[in-house]
Amino acid sequence: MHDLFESVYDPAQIEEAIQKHWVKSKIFEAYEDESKEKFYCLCMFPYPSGRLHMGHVRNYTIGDVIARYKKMKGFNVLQPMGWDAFGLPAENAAIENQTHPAKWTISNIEYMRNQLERLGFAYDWRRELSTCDPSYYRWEQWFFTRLYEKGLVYRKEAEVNWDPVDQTVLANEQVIDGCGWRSGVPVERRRIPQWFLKITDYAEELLDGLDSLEGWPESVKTMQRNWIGRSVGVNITFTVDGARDNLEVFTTRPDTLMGATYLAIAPDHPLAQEFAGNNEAVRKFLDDCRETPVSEVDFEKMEKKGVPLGLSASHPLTGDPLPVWVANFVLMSYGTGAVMSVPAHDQRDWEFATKYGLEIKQVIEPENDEDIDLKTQAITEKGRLINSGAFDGQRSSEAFRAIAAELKLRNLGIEKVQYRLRDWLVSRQRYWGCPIPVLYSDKDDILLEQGEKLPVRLPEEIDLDGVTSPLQGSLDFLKSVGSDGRVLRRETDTFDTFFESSWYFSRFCSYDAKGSMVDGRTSYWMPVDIYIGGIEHAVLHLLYARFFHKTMRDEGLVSSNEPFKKLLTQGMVCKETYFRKHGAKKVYFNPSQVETETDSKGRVVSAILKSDSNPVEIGPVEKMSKSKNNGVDPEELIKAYGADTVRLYTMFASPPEQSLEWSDSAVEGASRFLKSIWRLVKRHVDRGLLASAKNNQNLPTSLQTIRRQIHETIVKVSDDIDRRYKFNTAIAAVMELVNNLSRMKVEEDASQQVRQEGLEVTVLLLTPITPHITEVLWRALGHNEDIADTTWPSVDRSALIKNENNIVVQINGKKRATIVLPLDCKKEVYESKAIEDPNIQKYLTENSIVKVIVVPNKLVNIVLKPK
RNA sequence: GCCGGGAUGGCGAAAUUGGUAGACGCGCCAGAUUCAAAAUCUGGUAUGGGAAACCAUGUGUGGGUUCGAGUCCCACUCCCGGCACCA
Repeated sequence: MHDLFESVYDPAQIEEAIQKHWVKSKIFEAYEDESKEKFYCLCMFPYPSGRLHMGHVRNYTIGDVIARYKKMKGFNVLQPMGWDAFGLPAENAAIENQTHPAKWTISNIEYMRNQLERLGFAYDWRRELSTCDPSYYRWEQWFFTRLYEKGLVYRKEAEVNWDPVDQTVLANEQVIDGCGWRSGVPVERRRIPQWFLKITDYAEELLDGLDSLEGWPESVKTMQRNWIGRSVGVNITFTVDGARDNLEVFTTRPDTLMGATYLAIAPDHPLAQEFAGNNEAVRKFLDDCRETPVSEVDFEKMEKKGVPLGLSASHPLTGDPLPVWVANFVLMSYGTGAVMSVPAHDQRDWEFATKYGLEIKQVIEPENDEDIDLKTQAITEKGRLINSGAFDGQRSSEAFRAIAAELKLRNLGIEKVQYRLRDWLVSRQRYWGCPIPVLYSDKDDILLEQGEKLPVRLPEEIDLDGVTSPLQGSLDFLKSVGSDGRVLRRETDTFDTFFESSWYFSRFCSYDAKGSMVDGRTSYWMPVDIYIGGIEHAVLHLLYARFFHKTMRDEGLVSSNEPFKKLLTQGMVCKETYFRKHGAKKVYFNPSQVETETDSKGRVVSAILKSDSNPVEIGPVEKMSKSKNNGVDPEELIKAYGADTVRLYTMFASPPEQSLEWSDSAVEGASRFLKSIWRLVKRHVDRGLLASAKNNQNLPTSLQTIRRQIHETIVKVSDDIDRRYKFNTAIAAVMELVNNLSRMKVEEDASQQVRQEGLEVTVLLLTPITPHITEVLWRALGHNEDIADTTWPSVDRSALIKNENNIVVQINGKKRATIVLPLDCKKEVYESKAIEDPNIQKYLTENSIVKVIVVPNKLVNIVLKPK
């Protein structure tokens, strides 16, 4: 590999040779080793959509930098990669391109694996897995049967978006403005029986567990807490005249019970269904409600409407009659599907009551005597009770308990903890997913496939038309015969793809286990030490994965309580957009086809399309996407600059959690930096190699200063990679070091030795980020071992010692001078030296100083009397 | 609508615990090198004023706390992510 160090840096050549070397030396294969501390570094696996995009490159480079760093720090590192291979796009692509989802997916995987290899990621490829492989999904089918036996799985009717023309179920994504994306007609809600996992049984633990996740961003934990949505309240029973059953409502504000003026129930509440028959207006209302798509956004944005059901309930404490309404904003899936409405103290109830002329009765007055006009809004804050009979004068918190106790005494209410979290609906009416291993008899008895019968494989011969599920059309798949000779019908729904992504990280550890879902190796590697992926997964994927992991723990399959110790969420990759308007429609042009003109300060003033030289409009910077045609193809960049430059640029452009704005010229800059290091090492080596400096003995001050910079850079870069995950500032620090090393005058051996040390440190610090070029430079600097296998440089503490500091002198908080002082001097010295400074003197008049604030080794602030 | 996040030069960004705003890079300007260009090297570059020293202003908007605020508090604007069938 020494022969790769030629006079000109040629990334294509060296990267290929070094990648081959890594494969041959099996350097990234991970084995369990109890004598070493393990580190499991994982990035969210990709959906094989066809080609790698910049978001992937960024995600996987972040992971690779951390994995390689940890390896150099002596950890036993596992970094695997696989494919989240089931999903809707494969079915769409299959219809569009007249191919099979499996074929399309597998060829995408082949292509994208090559692209990943070309980027030089340190994966243990032996562990590669694909979720559409029966040897993978058989275990989730098996696990589903285990959960069924434990009572954590059930079948229940649930609503789906139904396209009445195509006669098919639509994903939320396929509903555009309330209409089917192909048919264009309004979708309907339809109830069909589906499978659920009882995630709500784990709600408490999922909530409490967040407190132990110290390595997770607070924002993600807050989102999960809000999603789980624990609230404490009371289930109150109202009797309804003429109805079979009592009406139960859940409320978090029993203190406002005396202000309830009506009840509202969900359109699909049994009581509404029961009484709709003899009421034309109610029937029509329920029909209208079926036209809102099932997504929460549509639900929240719709106009709040209702109709009186014509029934009267009686207040549990006063016996007063309360009208029962059906309202479209009440959710059947939360609480009991019915609410008591207190318009004086709930804003939504207030709006509803105002709209329909219902009574508004105030029962709480604010404690701080705030003047809120009930004619304009509700009083939602807690306070003191009024108009509440025996409860008058109590505070909300006291009244909560008193009223709950009174209801309990009358057997009309019980305290209850309610979660917003709903059970996980895992059924999908699609082909390209893992078959749910269930059979039904002609009487709809449920039988689960077991043992030898698993996996239930997806049939390969299918007919995809985008309308009916191909599984329903496949007679061989549908029909089965039970052990007793009964003819059975197979479940045609497949699992939600979040099912596969909820446990793949455990399977990576036991990737080749034949007889079980996972084995003891998983206990060695789990939990994942750092998990890196998009912020868009903050709730769903990350909550399902935590839940699934806990169910696996309770089955004795894994030993940790949480799957991901640390979470790093990365931002999006963005790029400017260019377009022309054709009427209302915008036609976007890829930035590579556009030429911009700048003014004398480099400001972009106009843009033209290269092909016709006519102007195009400049749009905002947006997430790279097909629809905005602003994607940059990683493959072309790698061809032009090499993987190291692409890796360096994506790490340098912005910190991982922020969005990254792509700039082609800044990529050029990254490439320039690597070339300049190459040249510097060349120049250095040509002078003749000497052993690197080891300490400050016999070195002149100028070289001691350089050694201090070298070791300060090690401190800075280690902290940035290990603790802060700020690779951009780590790179900036290395750039500064390289700038200093290339400017230093090397005449005698001592400085050549210091520069040798500096260059070795530079190359080591850059290795996690640009591992190919550093492998070559490491050998050029006189080493024979692989740099990827070398240890991270250690800090010479004695080189860091400083004798003086620059101290800022402020007047009234504004910087007016800097002075140089020895370390840790007395407060009086700071004061007198600051006041002596000529720049400060001119601001001072007799007795003008009020006080002086000294921040040791940093700053002096002189506070003057106001004039 | 609800939940979470963001806003700093021409641009990407830095400022880690309330203590020098703009490190590092891109772009731009000037110079060196060159027959010329590319590449490379050197210097400059927040805005306004000034020959300079320096002065004033400046971190989305409006208020506040503090000796001192990009950082903390209150109110708002715009942008982004998620909202349970995209992954």
